[in-house]
Amino acid sequence: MFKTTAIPSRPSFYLATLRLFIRDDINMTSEYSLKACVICPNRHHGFCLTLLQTLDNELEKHFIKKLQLPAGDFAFRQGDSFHGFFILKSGWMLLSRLTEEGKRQVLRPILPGKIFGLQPDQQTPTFYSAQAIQDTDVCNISWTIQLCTTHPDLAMRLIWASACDKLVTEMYLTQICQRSARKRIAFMVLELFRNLKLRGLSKDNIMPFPLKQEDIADMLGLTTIHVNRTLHALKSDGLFSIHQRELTILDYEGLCNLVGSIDKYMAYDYPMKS
Amino acid sequence: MFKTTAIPSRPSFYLATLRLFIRDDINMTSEYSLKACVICPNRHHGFCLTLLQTLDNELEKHFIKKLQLPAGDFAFRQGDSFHGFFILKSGWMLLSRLTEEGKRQVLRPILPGKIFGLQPDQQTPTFYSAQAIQDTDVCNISWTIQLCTTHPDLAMRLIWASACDKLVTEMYLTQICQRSARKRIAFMVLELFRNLKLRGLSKDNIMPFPLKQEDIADMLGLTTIHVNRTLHALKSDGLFSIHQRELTILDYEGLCNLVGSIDKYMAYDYPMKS
DNA sequence: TTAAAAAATTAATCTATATTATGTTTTATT
DNA sequence: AATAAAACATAATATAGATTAATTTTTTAA
Repeated sequence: MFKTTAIPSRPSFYLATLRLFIRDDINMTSEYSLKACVICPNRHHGFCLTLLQTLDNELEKHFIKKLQLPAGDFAFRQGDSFHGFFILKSGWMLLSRLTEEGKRQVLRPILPGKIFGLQPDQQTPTFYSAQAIQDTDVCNISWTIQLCTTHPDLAMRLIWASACDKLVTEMYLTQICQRSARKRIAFMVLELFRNLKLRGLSKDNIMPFPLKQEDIADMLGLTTIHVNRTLHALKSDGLFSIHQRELTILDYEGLCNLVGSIDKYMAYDYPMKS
Repeated sequence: MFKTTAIPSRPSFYLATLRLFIRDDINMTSEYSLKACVICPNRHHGFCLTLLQTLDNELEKHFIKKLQLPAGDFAFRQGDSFHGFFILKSGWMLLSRLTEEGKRQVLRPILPGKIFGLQPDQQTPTFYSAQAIQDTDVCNISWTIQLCTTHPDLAMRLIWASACDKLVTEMYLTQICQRSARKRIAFMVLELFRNLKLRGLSKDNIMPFPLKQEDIADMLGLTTIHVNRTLHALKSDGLFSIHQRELTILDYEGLCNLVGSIDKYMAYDYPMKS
C-alpha cells in the first residue's frame, strides 16, 4: 500500500495504481470552476498564463480536473499509461526513474506552475514517476488533437513548454558532465531560487527547500555522502544555510561566482512572444 | 570565416551569421516541390510521416525550404535567433554548447529524419549550435501558430517529437549519472545503431559512425584519452570494431548485456497512436 | 608529393568522488 | 514518553577517470 504521510526514500514500484484524489466541489458549477484558474497564483506564468487568456467554460469543464496529492503519493508511476498532462498547482513534486540496478535517477523537481507527465496517447507507458514530496494540488489536462484547432495558442504554448523543459535537462546535463560537486550543487540552488522567485515563492533570500540530501545526490549524479560533505563545505564557506526545509542564501555573489554568469536561460520559463 | 570542408574541433563563435545554402531548384515548381517529400527516405518515420500525410502545395511552397550544408558548417550557432525548426534530411549533425570555461558539451547527434533547433519566436536566442559533421541536406520549417489550426496533426506530432527528444536527453543523463565509461559508450553505440536501423541506414551489423573520439568524450562527460582507452578495451573484448568512419558490431549480445535490457524507449521515435 | 594539421594512441601520475562502515540526530508512530 | 525509522554526519580507504606529456597515424591543404 502507499504511504501517504511519510515519503519512502526508495519508492517501491510494485503497486502501479493511479490514486487521484478528486476534489468534486471545484467542478460543481462552471462559475466556480472558472474562478479556480482566475484566482490561481500560477496564472501569471508559462502555460497557465495562456490557459487563463484562452479559457472558456467548455474547456475548464471538460478538460481540466483538479486533484490533491498528499506528500509521498505518486501522480503516476513509471510504466503507467494515461493521456494528456499535469500542471502542478502548489507544492513540490519529483520526477524520477528507477533503473534496473535499483538505483534512482531524479530527473528534476517540479515547481508550482510547471507542466509534467505529457503523454501523447493511452498506450505509451511513462518513462518516469512523479511523486509529491509535499502535500500538493495538481491539475490534470486532457489534451486532445481537437484542442490544437480550437486553442492554437495553447498548442503553441505546449510546444514551447516542452522545449523549455528539455532546455533545463540539457543545462543540468552540462553541469553534471563538466563541473565539480560543489558547482553542481551551487547551480541547482541558484536555479531553483530563481524559479521560485519568479513565482513569488521566495521571500528575500529565503526559499522553501524540501529536497533531502539523497534527492540531491540522485539528481546530480553524486553519492549521499559526498552531497553531505559538499553541503557542509558550502555552509562553512557562508554561502547558504539550511534549516527546517528552508534554505537561506547568505552570499548570493559568491554563489554566482561559483556558477558563472547566470544567463537568461536559467529562468527557463521566459515569455514566448509570438 | 567558416571552414567549409574541415570540421574545427573547437568551433569558434565569433561569427554568428546564419549561412544557409538554399537550393533554389527544388522550389521552382510546386509539382517538383511536393515530390521532394514524396520521395524522401525519411517519409516513413516521425514528423516526416505526418508531414507527408497532411502535405499540400501551400504548405510545402511557403513553409518548407531545402538547404545544403557541407561538413563543418553550422545550421545555426549558439545565440542565433530565428523562428521555426529544422529537419535533417541526410547526413549527421551535432548539437553542442560552448560553456564559459571554453569546454564543449555535445547534447546529442542528429540522425536523418530528426527535428532540431525548434525556436518559438524571432527573439529567443538558441542555447546550442547545430553543426554538420558530414555533408548534409536540411529542411527548414517555418512553423507558425496558424499551422496549429490548419494542420493540428502536425502540431500534435511536434509536441510529441519534442517530448521524445527530451526523453533521449533524460536517458543519456541517467547513463552519465550512474554508469561507467564502458557502459556509457556501449549504450551510445546501441542507441545510435537502433535508430539508424529503424531508418534503414545500417546494413546488417555495420553502421556509419562519423563521431570523433572527442565528440564522444564531450557527449558522455569523459576525456578524449579515457574514451580512447575504453574504446580500445571494448574493441579488444570483441564487442565492435571501427574502420573508416564505420562501426561493425561483432557481439550484439555482449553489448546488450553491458547496457542491460534495452526497452522500447531506446528507439525514441516510436509511433504516436491518436 | 609534401607539409601541416587533426586525430588517435600510449604511459605515468594524481585527485575528486565512490565505498564501506559506523555513529548521531531528527522525525514519525504507538 | 518510548520506540522505530528516516535523515544527517564523519572518517578511512579505494578507484575510476582526470591530468600532463609525448608520440604516432591519418587526413587535409598547398
